[in-house]
Amino acid sequence: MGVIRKTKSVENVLAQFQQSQDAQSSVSLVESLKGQMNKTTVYRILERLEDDGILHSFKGTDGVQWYAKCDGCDSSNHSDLHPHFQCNECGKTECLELVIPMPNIPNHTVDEMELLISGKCADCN
Amino acid sequence: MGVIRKTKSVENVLAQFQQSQDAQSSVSLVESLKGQMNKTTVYRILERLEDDGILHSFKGTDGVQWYAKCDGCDSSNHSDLHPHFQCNECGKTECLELVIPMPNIPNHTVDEMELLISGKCADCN
DNA sequence: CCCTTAATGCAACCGTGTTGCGTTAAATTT
DNA sequence: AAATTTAACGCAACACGGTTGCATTAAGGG
Repeated sequence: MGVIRKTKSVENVLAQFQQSQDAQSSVSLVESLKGQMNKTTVYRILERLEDDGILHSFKGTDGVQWYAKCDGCDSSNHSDLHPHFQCNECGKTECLELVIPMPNIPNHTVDEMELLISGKCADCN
Repeated sequence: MGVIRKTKSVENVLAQFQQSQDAQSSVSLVESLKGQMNKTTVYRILERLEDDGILHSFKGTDGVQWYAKCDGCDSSNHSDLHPHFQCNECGKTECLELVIPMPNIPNHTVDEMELLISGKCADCN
């Protein structure tokens, strides 16, 4: 439960997530918000929003960070266990409402799990 | 089936994978091979070995590229469908001999799938 | 309205990875 | 075995996502 001030910049970042449920890369967000704020600010706001459970993030196929709205998460309770899908054609990246079973690995402790699926999305098929 | 020349550098890179089955990051390989070859050469050899199906690669939790020996793969037939495990304590990164079922996503075509699990390895438990 | 301090802008930096190009050395030909 | 071809290499400079330090601005509580 970070102390997040409702600045104009934060509102502008959040506005980017209002339009669609799709994930957005930090690169595209920096680009979209160019003129409205500094790139450092974008990165810092994304970090805060993630800490607060408003967004969650993952790495795309290219290693770039992607962000998406959390659905029913807060700072103390994250349920990001769903996989993500990235389209190789158009780049559309989405959260999949799929429950993937946590595999049991002998002698190992599993903290996190990230499943990234790539291929062609519905629009590109 | 790339045309790979058996240079001393290639042998030196491959020697790094002889010792253990664990995956190795490009960063650690560049470090280990410092003095033996240029970092550009390391990256280029890794790329070629992957193209030839001798190694396969994936991104670690930090976004760095990791490489591991392929088990029964060649350039025309890759079976990298196994998940990878990265230890948050010691960094040990390994291939898991687990078959993960390809999920069926309506209207989507799945090309690749990468499951990265992080936690504590057997040694750190 | 004042004060504290979170938030911001800017510039410089960091780390992984890539590119261009001249040189070296495998492998192929003669 | 010498000549030839061209993959492979070394080096330097670059690309790019992301971070850091620090001075300045502004949110919001009293």
